[in-house]
Amino acid sequence: MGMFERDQHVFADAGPLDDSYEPEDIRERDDELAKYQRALQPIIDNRPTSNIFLYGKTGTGKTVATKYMLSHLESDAAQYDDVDLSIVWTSCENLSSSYQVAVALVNELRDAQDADRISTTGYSQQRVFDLLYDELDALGGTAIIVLDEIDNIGDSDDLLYGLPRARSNGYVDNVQPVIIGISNDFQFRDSLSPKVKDTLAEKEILFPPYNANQLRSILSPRADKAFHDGVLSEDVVPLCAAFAAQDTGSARQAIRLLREAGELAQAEDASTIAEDHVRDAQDELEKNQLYEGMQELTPQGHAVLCALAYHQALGEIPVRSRDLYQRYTSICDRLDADRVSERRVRDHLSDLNMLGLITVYERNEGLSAGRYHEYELDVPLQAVLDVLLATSRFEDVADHIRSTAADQNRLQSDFSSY
DNA sequence: TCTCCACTGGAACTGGAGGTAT
DNA sequence: ATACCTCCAGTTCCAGTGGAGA
Repeated sequence: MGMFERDQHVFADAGPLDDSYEPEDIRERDDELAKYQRALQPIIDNRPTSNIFLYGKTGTGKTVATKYMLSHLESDAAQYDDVDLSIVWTSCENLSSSYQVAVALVNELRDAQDADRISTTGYSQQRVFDLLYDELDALGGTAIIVLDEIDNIGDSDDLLYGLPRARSNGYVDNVQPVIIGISNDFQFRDSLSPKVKDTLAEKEILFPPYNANQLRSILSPRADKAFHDGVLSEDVVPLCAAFAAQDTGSARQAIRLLREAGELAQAEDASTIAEDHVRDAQDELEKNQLYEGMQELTPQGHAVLCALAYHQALGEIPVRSRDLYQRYTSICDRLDADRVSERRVRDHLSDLNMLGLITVYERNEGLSAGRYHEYELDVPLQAVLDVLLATSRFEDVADHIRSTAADQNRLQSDFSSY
């Protein structure tokens, strides 16, 4: 018996539960799709087309709706000789500026013999924009430029200013660029500079979070395909839907939950997927997200987290920033590492807060003690130590903290009790 | 109502690591 | 060799904050 036997007694085909799966029909988004279609119609009619922006939290169907609409648009456009359409798709997930997005677009358009790709630094911004305009102009016709997760570029919005005006400014002659921006952040629009806002002349489509009923209707057909008959007990899909609806209203979350529940059931050789698998899956996914967040911190981020873990181990919590800073500096000294300013440590603390790793309390004792913050861990100390122990530099300190905590009986490894 | 404590967080700047171009 | 590009973590400076006590 091998360690890795093939075991498919739960999953028939996990594909429909994959992030990249494209369903052949989109559920619960009829109004949005209708609006989307109206917005794209001018392309077929050879009329000027507005830029389109989709707003909605993650997992509300923006990307999948766009893939769906564009594949229809593409095949329909092919039937008209006078419609010349090209589509370029860029995910801005790891791109934090207009510059980087422009580089990515150029590389995307130069369909990537490695030799042609341009590097991500070194050129001036205008240079990269010029290269981009050249590539677009070479395409001709209508060029749809999809910028997924465009909110990542923050307020570096030069590209959104430049692209829509490229034609009227004479940078391109043959091409009509149409931007489809997809944003997870409703506020992104407000953060754009005023000059960008009125050049974009955009059509907006809002994707609200799904409720439990909608999520159920999205999950059901996927579940039917993904699992063998009779494997799924009937409350599982509603439960996944309910959890996800309560939390974020994200279809992605609901689908992941369902998939993870299936994997847990399969791993323990269960013949059916039951409610408990969903609950366990929920815990598991939350845990993974926190671990990932902690692992991706910079060394200084780890050091700050480490200092807070020490306070937690000693029971000195919540701790105000100046005391935490003391501990932080002594840890840095012990590690023979650079220490950063107090101001910078506060930035790290607010990063940790964003990741949901710590809790911040605002205190104000007025005239006697002024205004300050206090911090404590929002995840089990054991989880933090696990990550630090696996981070070579912090191994020893983390071990010391662990034994301190053990002495004081403050270690509690049970995640779900939090 | 006013004052004032002691931090908070915005903003402008820096220096070094990536890179291109001449 | 030199000049110049972007990005990033970091620094320095300081106006702003809001409740307790006068």
